[in-house]
Amino acid sequence: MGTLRRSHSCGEIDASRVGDEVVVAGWAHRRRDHGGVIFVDLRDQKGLVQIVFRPETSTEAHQSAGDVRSEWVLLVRGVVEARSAETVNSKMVTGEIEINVHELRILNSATPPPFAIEEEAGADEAVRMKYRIHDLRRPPLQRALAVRDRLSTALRASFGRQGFMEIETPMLARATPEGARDFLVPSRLHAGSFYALPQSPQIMKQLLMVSGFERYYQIARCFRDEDQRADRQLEFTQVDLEMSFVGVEEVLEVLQQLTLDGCRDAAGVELPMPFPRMSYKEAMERFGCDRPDTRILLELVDLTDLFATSGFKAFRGAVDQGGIVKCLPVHDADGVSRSEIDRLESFVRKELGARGLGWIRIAEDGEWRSPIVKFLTDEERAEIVKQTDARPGSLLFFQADAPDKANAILSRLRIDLGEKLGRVDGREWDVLFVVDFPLFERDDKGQLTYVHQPFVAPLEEDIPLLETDPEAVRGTHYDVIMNGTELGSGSLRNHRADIQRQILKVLGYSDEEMKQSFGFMLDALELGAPPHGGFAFGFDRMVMVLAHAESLRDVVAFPKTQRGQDLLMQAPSPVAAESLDELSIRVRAPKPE
RNA sequence: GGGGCGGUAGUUCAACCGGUUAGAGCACUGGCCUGUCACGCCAGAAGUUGCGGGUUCGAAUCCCGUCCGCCCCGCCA
Repeated sequence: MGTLRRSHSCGEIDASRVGDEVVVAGWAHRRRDHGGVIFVDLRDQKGLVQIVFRPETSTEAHQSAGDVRSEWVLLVRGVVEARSAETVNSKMVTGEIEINVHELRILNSATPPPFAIEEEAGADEAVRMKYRIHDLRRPPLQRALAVRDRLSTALRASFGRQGFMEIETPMLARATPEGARDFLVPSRLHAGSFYALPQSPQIMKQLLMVSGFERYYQIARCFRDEDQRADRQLEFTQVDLEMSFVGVEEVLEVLQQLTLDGCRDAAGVELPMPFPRMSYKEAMERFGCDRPDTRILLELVDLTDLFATSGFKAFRGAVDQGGIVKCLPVHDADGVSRSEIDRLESFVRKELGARGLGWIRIAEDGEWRSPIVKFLTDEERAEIVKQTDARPGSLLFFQADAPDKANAILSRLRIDLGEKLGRVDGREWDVLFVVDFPLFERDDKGQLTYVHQPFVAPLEEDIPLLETDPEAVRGTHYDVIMNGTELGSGSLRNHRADIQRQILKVLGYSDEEMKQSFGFMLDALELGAPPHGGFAFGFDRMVMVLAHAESLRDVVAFPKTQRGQDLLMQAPSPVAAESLDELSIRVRAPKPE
């Protein structure tokens, strides 16, 4: 660069600078060489500006400009000139001016980019991740990372205003048998022992509450060694918080304020106050899902009772085995063709493991066209009409299966069809609390297990039920849902060791196992633990929703593939034998190079 | 662990029912061009059709296996 320094950003030069000498730097976005005059669009983080090389202005600069290629790094000194009326480019923010270059310094050359540094240019995900640096130069990732930055700044400010203190917790923590698979870190000083990277700061923040920090927060990295999804990465960021001496209402108040501040300051989104609330039960009944997008107007109807005594074996059988029968009515559905129904059926069979997809179409003449109608009595048909509000033009989809499965399938259809048919209320943003989750559920072996995590406190009035009817115990758990995505979840925690023990007992832990797995936690609760509760936002998911991104990979600077690899840095990688020796580790089957 | 979709030039894609020299746009290289802005024109180079095996007179194409990317189930809050 020599002694020359930037005076302006490319994107911020406008007509008011005409006549000024400026120094700008950036990447050669595109070059248009007319032999005589050469145009280069110069790009920096703020935007693009056209720089012009004329032989009559500087023979030397003009000649060097002939060598410039895409993504070369340039520094130029020149004079801002107004473009003539015919040459103004209205598509460019800086299209009214250009810079007549007097001096060009080529700061670096560059190998040709594998794909165009443009908004639209499509590229395979593997290519994008291998050439992540080029992808990061493009507007979508630039925007997403800017949202990320603004959101963390906004949340920190909001935490500050609400009296929270940021406290860091260890990344080298202890492995826990519960929850997700841990990432293990071998200890050099303790051969054969391992640290675990935290799945979340859950336990540590509870210990901070016992320690007397009444309002804690942290923007914390978390690690879970589980299979990836579009909305799940091996490592991710949680906005973690915990408060002492509060009930559910006080926590929700804080969450509401944080969500409001974050969405406003990061994306200019104004959310309606107060956030609506829905019970878990209602969400499952109406939407088949505990994170409903309530902008979609279609709703499910439960017909289990109707088919409990039916002669239709396929449905009756499901109910007899403890399943449910639910229906997704779609009115005015003439636009859905028979082949579309077949496509939906094969979709739910293949992708979601459905046994089939029952459907009834009521034609305009009132006739029922359906593969299943012949199994239904007149009374059943009348009852279906009554409960689903079916009428000519209606299309009814049915699932008879285990509750989780039937709901999962129909809620997916609800979203797909709702979006495809435009059955939406037109709001861009939908936010709500889902509350009153059950504390326990049965796993496939019939053993009671926790729905969220073992520290969730029950509702006070449900505590007696722990002895008598644990499945009916409601937890203090709450979720924040935005546009059908779970932004995060939280609860009040058990601050009394006796209640915590009682819950662990219901979960099937012996005294010995309790001590083994949760001993230090139970001990901590006996040191004078205050009532406390908190929450953790999935920060990446929040950015994903605000940036309208389809995948977490589009809101993270350096994401990993579905198989957990970083294609840019080539991680994970084998390590030198000496490194393993030092850690007292022997690899059973080393990967051949 | 399971199901699905995909993998052809640097890149985005094409190539009929298995058929003779695997094509095109962009990018790249060389040349021309003084008002373009996805500049234009001329010429050129560029391929282990992911990899391995099989069927066949002949395979990008069909079969088997395997690797990689993505979506989903399981798993995970």
